[in-house]
Amino acid sequence: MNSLTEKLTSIVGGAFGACGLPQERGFVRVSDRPDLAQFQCNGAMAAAKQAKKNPREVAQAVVDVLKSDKTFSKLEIAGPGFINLNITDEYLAAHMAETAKDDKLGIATAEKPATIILDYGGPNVAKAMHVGHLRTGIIGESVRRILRFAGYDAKGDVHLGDWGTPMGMLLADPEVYARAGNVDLDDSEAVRDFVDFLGTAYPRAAAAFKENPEIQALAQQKTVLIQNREPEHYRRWKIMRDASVEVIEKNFAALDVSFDLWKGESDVHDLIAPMVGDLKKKHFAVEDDGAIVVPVKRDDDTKEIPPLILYKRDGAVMYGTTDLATILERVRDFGVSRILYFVDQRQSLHFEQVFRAAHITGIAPAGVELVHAGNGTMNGPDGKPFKTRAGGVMRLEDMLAMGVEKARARMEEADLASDFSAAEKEDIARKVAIAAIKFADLQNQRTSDYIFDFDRMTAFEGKTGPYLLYQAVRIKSLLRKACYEPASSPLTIHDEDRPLILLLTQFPDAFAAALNNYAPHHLADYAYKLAQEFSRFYASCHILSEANAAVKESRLALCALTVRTLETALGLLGIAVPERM
RNA sequence: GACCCCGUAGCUCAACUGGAUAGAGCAUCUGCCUUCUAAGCAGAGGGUUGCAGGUUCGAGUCCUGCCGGGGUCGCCA
Repeated sequence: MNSLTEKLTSIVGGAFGACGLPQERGFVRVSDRPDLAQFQCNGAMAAAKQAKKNPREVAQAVVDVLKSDKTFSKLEIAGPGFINLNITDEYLAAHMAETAKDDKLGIATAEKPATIILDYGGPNVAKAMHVGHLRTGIIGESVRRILRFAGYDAKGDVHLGDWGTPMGMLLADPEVYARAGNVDLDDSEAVRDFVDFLGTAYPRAAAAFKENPEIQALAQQKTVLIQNREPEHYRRWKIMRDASVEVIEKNFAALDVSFDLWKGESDVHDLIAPMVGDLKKKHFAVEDDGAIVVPVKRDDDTKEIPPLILYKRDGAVMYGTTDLATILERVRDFGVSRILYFVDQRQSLHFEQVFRAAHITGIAPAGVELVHAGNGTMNGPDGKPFKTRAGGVMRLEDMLAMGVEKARARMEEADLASDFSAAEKEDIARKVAIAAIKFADLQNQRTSDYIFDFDRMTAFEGKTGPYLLYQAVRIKSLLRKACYEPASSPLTIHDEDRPLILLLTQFPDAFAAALNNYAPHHLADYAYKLAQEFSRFYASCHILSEANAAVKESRLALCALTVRTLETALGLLGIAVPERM
């Protein structure tokens, strides 16, 4: 089915066409002046400019055509040529009936259900997971759900950073080398200890790498040994990797961030030699200053684009190499038509290089779209990016644990949970904490940097995840008390109901904005507005005590549709709603 | 030095192909729990959208310059 604004756009576009004007000027959207009208069309002004006519006359001509259409209860021309529109309650009720029957609430399914791989999370197995890893995981998870809902075959790949210099840096440290030799991977306690140890060892190793040329050389040598699968180094690498992955899995699982593929850089290693050989044969890859590179610069570049390095002078591969080989693998094994990279914006030059190399060489055929859906940096209170080395960056699991604890305390304080089982309390506290953390992140634009503030990320009041859960839970509770059974009678619309109903019709528009821009914050914003509008409605209309049976029934149906929409929107953000809280 | 991003209320953030009176939350202040969950609702104050020009019927949004902040720029990821 089409969304309400799509339907109206089609009608108004037809009227533009009937007046000999371009149909696409009939674009209808929700009015930004709800005091004046429900919807607006601004196309008359643009069309008039094009046709060199008076905009108000153009608007009048369009309105004259629309007058015969029974959809509208009001048609007005305002200001320089805005067309203001209201629709009849009958039309609105019919649209809502159609929406309620649709199991996707009016959201269309993609015509070509192509395969899309999303690259998010991307933790480096050598480093501890901290709050800086939140954004990519949370955003990627949400976009994957959005794409799935739109009908695509969307797969999330964690794409572990496990084949680069950081692992060599760790093994250059004698203590790490020794301990990595004997970790019992079946002992989860030992695995945890070991990964904690690696978390503290990495900053040391990184500092030594930077300051001491000998250690740097050693680390690079060890990196080559790992990549060449020298038994002693490869065995230790494998242990570090497996131990780290176990902890990473737990971290993501705790946040309801999931992946269809748990691949890493190392998985494509065997593709690299043949790939580079082939590229050399075709003269895409050349030797340059001892390294093997793919030149990617173009004549029209306004900035310097360095070549993509496939093999360093010392024979080691870099992440550009594994990224290119990964594209090769995804095209070959999955037939992807699009790959989305949810990675820090600061790596945009790297992706520019990789994407160019992939297209120049044909590794990504012409139809394959490569997109760096970059996210902003999570900054500290000083406005500067978190640094792993600076220390003091909160660990992911600590933050979640503190959030859960806060939610538990809130429940006790409100004395709401006294009759809940311990298991349910725990489940609710976890859902509340996740909602708080995820919503705090997802309400921001994907691309903008933002300042990490623990108190704000775990706040439960105002524009927060728990507020959204709370509204949904209130509706669920209300429907339980009313013993509501879905019926098919149309809504009876009064003034108190209309703002909420009109907002419900906008769900597909918010979804489309999120889908087209890989931008969950549009859905986050919508969900918040919906919760807020419901809360207003809830405060002004007492439903259970409503005397008029038809009105009561209609409002219960409205509540049911609201909670369905809210829960769907939250689900698309990766946020689960409890039954009560 | 080159290139990219950002600058909106005291703070943190929104603002849909350029649209009408720039919106939320937090914080501050005032009301509202003997009716469906007060993690709530209603209301108040708070703005020269960094500065200066330009494009146009119309600019937070597009263009130019400047100021301020951040980032990136061949062998880390």
